[in-house]
Amino acid sequence: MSRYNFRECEQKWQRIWTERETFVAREQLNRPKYYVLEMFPYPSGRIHMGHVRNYTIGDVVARYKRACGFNVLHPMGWDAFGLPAENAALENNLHPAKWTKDNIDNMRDELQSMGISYDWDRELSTCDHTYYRHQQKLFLDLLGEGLAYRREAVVNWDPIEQTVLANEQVIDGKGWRSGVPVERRTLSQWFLRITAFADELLEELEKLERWPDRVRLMQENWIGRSEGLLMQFEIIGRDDTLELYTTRHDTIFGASFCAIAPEHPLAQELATSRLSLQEFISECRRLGTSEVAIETADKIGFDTGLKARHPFRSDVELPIYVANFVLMEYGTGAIFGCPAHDQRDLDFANKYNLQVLPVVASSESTNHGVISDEAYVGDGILINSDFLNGLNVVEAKRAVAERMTRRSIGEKTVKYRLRDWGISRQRYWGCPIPVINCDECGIVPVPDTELPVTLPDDVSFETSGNPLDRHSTWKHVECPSCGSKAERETDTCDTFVDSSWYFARFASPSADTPLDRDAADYWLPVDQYIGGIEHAILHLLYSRFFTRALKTCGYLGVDEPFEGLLTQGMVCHETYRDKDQNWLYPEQVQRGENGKVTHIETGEPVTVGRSESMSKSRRNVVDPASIIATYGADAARWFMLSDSPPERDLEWTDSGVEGVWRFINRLWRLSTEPPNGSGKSVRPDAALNLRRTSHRILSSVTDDLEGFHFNRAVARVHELANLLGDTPRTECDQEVKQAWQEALDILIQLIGPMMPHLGEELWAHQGHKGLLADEPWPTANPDLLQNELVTIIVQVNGKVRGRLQIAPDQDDKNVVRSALDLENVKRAIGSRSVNKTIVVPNRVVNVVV
RNA sequence: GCGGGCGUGGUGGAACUGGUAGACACGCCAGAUUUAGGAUCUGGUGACGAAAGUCGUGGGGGUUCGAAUCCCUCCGCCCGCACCA
Repeated sequence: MSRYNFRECEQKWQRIWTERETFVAREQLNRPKYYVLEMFPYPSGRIHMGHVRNYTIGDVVARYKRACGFNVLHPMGWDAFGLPAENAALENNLHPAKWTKDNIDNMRDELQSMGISYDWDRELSTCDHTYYRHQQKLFLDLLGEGLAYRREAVVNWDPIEQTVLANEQVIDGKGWRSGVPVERRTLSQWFLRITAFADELLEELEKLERWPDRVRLMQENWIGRSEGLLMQFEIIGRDDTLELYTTRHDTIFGASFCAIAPEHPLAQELATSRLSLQEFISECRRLGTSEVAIETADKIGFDTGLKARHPFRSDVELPIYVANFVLMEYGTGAIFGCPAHDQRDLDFANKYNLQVLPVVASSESTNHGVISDEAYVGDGILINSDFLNGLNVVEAKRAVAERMTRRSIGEKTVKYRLRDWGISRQRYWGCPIPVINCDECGIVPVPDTELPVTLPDDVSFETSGNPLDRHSTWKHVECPSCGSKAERETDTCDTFVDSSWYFARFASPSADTPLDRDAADYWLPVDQYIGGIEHAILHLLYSRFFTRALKTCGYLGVDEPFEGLLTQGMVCHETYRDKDQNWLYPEQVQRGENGKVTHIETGEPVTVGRSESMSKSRRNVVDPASIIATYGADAARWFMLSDSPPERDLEWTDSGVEGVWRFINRLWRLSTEPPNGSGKSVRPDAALNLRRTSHRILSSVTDDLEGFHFNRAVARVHELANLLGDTPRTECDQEVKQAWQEALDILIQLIGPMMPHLGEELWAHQGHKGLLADEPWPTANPDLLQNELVTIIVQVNGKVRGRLQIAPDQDDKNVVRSALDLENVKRAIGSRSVNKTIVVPNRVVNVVV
């Protein structure tokens, strides 16, 4: 019994595909295009199972669409800038460029061993100046369009590292490495004006029909459109007014205080002369800028002593507090607090003994809206509210808005939670922002002819802070405008910028301009994008924004970058712990005959935990490279597609991949040593049965691949393989032999996109001359899909009592007559009389007695 | 707290718009073959029952001739968002 030599075969076919440029994509205007893209990886050095799943799914789609006649673009690249390279540089004394390049080389090898149908000619890397020079050009174009700008913004500042930290690098208000409290510092930062497209980005989510609903919902919440009222309150004893924003103007008569953000200009102004307020503001700053940090803190405030006059009750004066829970970034940075109907305001009021006046009474409530610890935020009837009494919330909002608008102290306003995108990073390993800061001329763009602004190689990471900032020569330049001494911008771009347009660059990866318009027009948008749900908001929203910005600058003609989106689930594995609760790697444990799991080295029992997503910290990881070395790429790929639907989590098991390996060898034997029929009886209709089944399965696998139901496709292929194994391929019966061969060819074509190496090998073994990869997708013969007989279920009172095998599309009366004739049905009816019968054509007869 | 999703054998999961629940696979059991096997082949495998049959898709209720699927309610798990005014 022979075995499939995957090592030899996989390498052979990968070589042939490369030699024949099978997957090299070229623009062909007369052919329909299909652009499949998987989210490009960060080059960490090794691929993990998540990549294997992601790229396998993408490859199935690419190969399938290719077979269907589409001109497929399926590229791959590297999201190669970012912090890990700098950390590695520090730890291993390696230059980030060198570290990144080595990692890319290794990961490329690993990816290539998977046999994915990438057009490697289009490979790009974001850290390569041939890529980022164009990004710099795009940045300058955005600057010209007013879509990029610089302003002061609050950041997390690590005083030891002398650097800005991302929110996720702040743990419990402390720097992740330094361990010292992070400060909120105001720095000049670059922003992209994503808010200019807030409405469009929200509205057009609706059009993304091939996106998962939950991703669209997440983006909707993230953009967070709200309709409210912008209002002016008189500040007693001052000339200026306090501008605030609310969506609950109906509760205006319940207002008992006003609160402003620590960064609010009024707070800043008052702080200059009051030390205690300064201290309070810095206390708020120590919280960090992350919303989570602000959220978990107690609500505290500082009474400024100032009062604001209530707009409808001139006798009521509201104390103005500076409060830590008011965000400068949202609305106007100032609110009025109505404790009875907002939980935060209530917590705050209870702490500072402020009045809690209920103004909205729930229609069900029996206590006239009395509030203790829980604010009432629902709808109801207005009380204690002067001219609003008796109205509901919506009516009251309208009434307040009208009156305030008439008095010119209020204006209906739409606000968004979405904020402009801060892209400044005080780091080395990123795309330099191509501007020069001149004392005379201000911000001066680097002239196009001087692009790219490349990163200097001679940098050290020994000392803290941004290496670009302390570089001896790099940042000192002449102002391109006036010629006087000036400095380069030392901030680099957030890596999300790099990934916001790479999909477009793939259309013309070596163009001299950022994008070749013709190529972009041909290939874009991406027809199917595939990646993890973790990018549901930021990456996808930034890319949607960037696409619109690029359209504004005339680079492309589409609004939406990704027409279809598939978010695949994670790869999970059981977890293991020893008796001291230390995590163990799967290869450190073994399962004995009795099902007991023990530590291989110590023999001690191991606690098996539930399956969780593979992660290094839990050690429940399986290295794709070792799986590919043991069972081959096709086995890993097939496993990734079996069992779980792509959008759900998948559990990796040893027994599962062993099962795949057995299946691969079964297919191999079907092709090389077909069952000869010794000792088996051949059904008289064996040939027809084979043909019907193989065409039915061809049809359903085609549907499954169209709908990304890979697990169902796998099941159907198993079914066909089972039937082939059960049907002797007798040499004496020409009809059976032909049907068998046809079915085997269909089977091979069906596995082609999923197990491409095995597919090619079997295809060649069957004597076909060309590559399977070049073979058009087969079509099922409709005649063979029509069944000669259908099985109709016969129910009595909804319970199955028998089945009929009859020709399809029969008259209802005939069907009922045959049904009532069945022995079992007669018995079930007994002496009762038939009340009525329901017939579902070709499916069910239900006899009601 | 708000929003979304999910709950089906020992396990992963099938079941299209309500119409044969458990496809397919893993595991397990029995047998064959083999020096042996983690290889291969055959048969079995939701529960209870000798069988006819009964029960069965997280619990309870409802709509329907008929419910895993629709509605209500409760329980459990997962994900996202959140001092957003």
